[in-house]
Amino acid sequence: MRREFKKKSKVLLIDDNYEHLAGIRELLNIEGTFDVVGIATNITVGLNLIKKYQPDIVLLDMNMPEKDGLQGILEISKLDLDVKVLALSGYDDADLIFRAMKIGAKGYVLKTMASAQLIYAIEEVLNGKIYLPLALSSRFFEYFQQTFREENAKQETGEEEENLLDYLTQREKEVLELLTQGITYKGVANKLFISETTVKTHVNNIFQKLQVNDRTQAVLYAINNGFLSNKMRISA
Amino acid sequence: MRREFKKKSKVLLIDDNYEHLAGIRELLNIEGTFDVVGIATNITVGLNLIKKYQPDIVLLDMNMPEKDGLQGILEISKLDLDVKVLALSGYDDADLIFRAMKIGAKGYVLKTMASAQLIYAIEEVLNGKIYLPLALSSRFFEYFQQTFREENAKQETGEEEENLLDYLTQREKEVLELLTQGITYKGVANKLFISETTVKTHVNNIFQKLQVNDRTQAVLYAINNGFLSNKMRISA
DNA sequence: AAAGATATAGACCAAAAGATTAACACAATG
DNA sequence: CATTGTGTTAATCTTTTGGTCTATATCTTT
Repeated sequence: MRREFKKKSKVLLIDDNYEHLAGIRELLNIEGTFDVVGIATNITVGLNLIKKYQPDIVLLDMNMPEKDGLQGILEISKLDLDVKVLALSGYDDADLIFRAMKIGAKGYVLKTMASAQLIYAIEEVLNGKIYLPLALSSRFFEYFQQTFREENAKQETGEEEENLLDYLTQREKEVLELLTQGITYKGVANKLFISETTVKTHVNNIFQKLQVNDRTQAVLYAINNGFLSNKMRISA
Repeated sequence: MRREFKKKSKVLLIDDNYEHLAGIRELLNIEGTFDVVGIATNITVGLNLIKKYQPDIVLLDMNMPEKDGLQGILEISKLDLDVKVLALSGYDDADLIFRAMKIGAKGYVLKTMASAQLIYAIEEVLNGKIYLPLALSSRFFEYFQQTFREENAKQETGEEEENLLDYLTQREKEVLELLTQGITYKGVANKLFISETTVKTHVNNIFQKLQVNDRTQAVLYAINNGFLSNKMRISA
């Protein structure tokens, strides 16, 4: 079988530090399997280059003046091209790492890391993987767990701590459900095929059980206690 | 300087598969730096052993009948001892990894991984670090980003899409802020030292600007558009 | 100086919300 | 079987809310 020419991956660099920029370009050129199709010292220029050259991967410095790296990631992904972003940073700022990964960075490496690790990271990302060096993923997870600690604490004690919503009857929950959509009593009455006054009675009972005095407070209680829209919730 | 005796770390194993349990115990005994203080084939027994022996670390199988591993982690952390949990699993189920890490597991390793890696993971965790093998952290991050993708999509277009809240004047925001607490017009009037009719005027303007017809809807709009309680929100 | 936006507030009316009381059904309990 | 309790239904009455219109004072911008 004839050996195929491996197509070089197109890489684009964005870093406000030109020294560093040139250094990486040199490194990647020497490595030989990459084709640095463009370099930019700010995001605006970088975005244009991305549109022009459609690189496979962008190495994006996180710590830049004016537009910061996070904004850059968002804008790159808004281009809706198949460009992977590998974040570069001088510091292992957990919050920055967390947010970068959250908005879709495919990896995050420190500038202080060995060239070999950078190369490896780029390759992993190009292969569709997500790469965070152990040191950074460790930082990430600390931050991640800390972010959820409070929520977890609630969850842990959540079994003992009474959720007033549990005291509502089925019918009352139905009514509350509709209230949380900003529907009037009349509207609720129509939806449930009962009279408006009946709805009021239910609502009054709801108020008492939730220990609130009006619908706004009831709706707030419902939302804050897992009645709806629990995206990131853990049920155990 | 005299060499001190290194105190062996106390390890406790919980796994419903006795074969595997014995295997790990053997491995750790051979290694020599660990002291396996107890083994259990279910969580209930395991919890008692933890209370009794106060191990430094617990290797906890995630895939167990009756109580699953996640529940186990929660219950262990509820003991409020300084016990680190290293999750063990036969599969690299992204959801399981995500949830385990979220509720505080200090690490997650696959049973299929080499012994050396298990030893290393245990040591890292004992040293206060959080350890996820590259393969698993990769899975984790895929899941993590997927979880946020929807939210990100909103965020990305969030700049163009107008947030009606921006049209509110400062005073109107103050009023809305109070409305979201379920305070009556009279109450708002008192808090802001203005007349009740003025509050009504503001509220009316708010309704028009937010394109809603009543306070409940206004409050819901406010909450859904970043007016308050944005725990896990990313601002960019 | 004029125009525009903002904060203030009164009057009036209609609609909705909230409090109180009560009837009916049904299940559990003594 | 009577009783007690709970849940659903509903009417009446009072308070709050919301709509509309008008109006004044202040402040900024043109």
